[in-house]
Amino acid sequence: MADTDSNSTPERKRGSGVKMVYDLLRDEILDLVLPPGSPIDEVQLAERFKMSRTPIREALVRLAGEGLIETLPNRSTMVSNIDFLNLNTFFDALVLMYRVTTRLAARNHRPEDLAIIRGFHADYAAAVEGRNALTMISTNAAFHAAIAEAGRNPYFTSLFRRLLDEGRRILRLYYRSYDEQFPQRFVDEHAEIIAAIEARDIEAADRLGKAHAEQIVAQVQKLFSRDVGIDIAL
Amino acid sequence: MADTDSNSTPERKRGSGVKMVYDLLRDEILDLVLPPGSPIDEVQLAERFKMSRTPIREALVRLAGEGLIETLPNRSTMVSNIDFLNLNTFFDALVLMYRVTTRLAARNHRPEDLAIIRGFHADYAAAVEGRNALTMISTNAAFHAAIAEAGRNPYFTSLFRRLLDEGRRILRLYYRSYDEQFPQRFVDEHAEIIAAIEARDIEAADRLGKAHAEQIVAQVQKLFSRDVGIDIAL
DNA sequence: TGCGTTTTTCTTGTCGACAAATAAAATACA
DNA sequence: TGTATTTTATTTGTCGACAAGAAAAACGCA
Repeated sequence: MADTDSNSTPERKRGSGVKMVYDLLRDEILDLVLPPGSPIDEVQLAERFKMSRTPIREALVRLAGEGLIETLPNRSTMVSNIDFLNLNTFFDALVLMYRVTTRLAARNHRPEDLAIIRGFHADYAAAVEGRNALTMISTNAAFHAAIAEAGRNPYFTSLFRRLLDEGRRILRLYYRSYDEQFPQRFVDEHAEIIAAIEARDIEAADRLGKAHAEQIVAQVQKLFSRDVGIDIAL
Repeated sequence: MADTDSNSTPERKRGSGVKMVYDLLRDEILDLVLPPGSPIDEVQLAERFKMSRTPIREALVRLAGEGLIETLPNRSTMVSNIDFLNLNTFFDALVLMYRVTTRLAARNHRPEDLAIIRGFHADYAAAVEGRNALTMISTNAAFHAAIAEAGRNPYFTSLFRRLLDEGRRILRLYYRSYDEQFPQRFVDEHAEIIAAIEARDIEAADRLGKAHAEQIVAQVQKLFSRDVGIDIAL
């Protein structure tokens, strides 16, 4: 409300508005700041970001393309629901992509990839150390996305990124209050995976990727089955 | 140019413009009516479809999201190139998705799915019979997309659709003049695949899907290696 | 009061116009 | 004549306004 710069300052680079809105909304959706079902109002966003509805709209179209929001024609737009009834299809895809991307990384990575991967590994370890659930979740996703990049298959990478995004939402759901459960074990497994990739041991990478994925799936399923009645309400 | 209805007739339903432009451009891109590198001019499209640039733009944003067009910031928009140097990553992903989707279809299909699949199978057989390359290509893609749908994993389905789209462009490139080469063999293999799915024989479906995919990949690679110097120019 | 109809409200979809950014063309200068 | 610089042209990105569509609210009538 406080108009500090009085004489209309659209001091913002030309193409940057869309990206800014897109990135911010995306993060808010994945971190459940905007939980599933939250209404997305274009006018409100336009006011919030002090721009016209046009760039807002473009960001929303992109988010819709990735399935993060859903648009009712002529009516409202809202954050996509998490499909709990078909979680198994998500897990199936996730496990397969963990395997494939880790496997390909062992085969195709270059030295500089390892540095990046190790960087995210360190970030993740620090987050576990610091018991910061939100950071754990996002750095874990970044770690595995980096491995996928090293595998150099953009088709797999893009699907995997989408799955990791959805995984961020699901994990965020469970690690709201129980923020101490992301175990040291995962850190160790990450280290093993890095070692297999570096050694270019494809079969080991495959095996470790699969085991790691199933670890995570099992944990989520455990949490899920524990409090179905509660969280299904979301 | 001929303005048949003189008094401004925007006789077109509200949300339909975007879908119409999107569908049409998509088909033109996949059938190489718009070959890779073709410039996409918003104003021109707006005139062609007699609508404002806004809905055109939305359609383009969607197409860009699927990687079918590429946008140079503040400058031009053009149809995405086919990455011939990394065709192997495409083939890797394609083979895996053929396998996975066929496998899942054997496990998860419902009776009504088979009817749909058989419908596309018939369309494809008719196209082979009629030596219609363009129809062969698109019905083949539709056939496998239907199998993927029967597998009921939306993550795999969406990636597979994207791969089949890209495959349409690549095949279209080779079946411009040699329109008699899509063999009867593929029709027979399709029939075998349907049988395995119906029998819910998961391993057979996997095996047949893989073999079928590798068939196609081998054929494309053969064509590709034959006239690299020519088509690489595209 | 209960229910069908009309009115209002609210959000989205579309439009035409303008401004910024970049490439291409024209110009100046050595 | 060749190169640096200015000017023009073209295309995109953004804006504010208006109209359509659908739900909610108000209304009328039995």
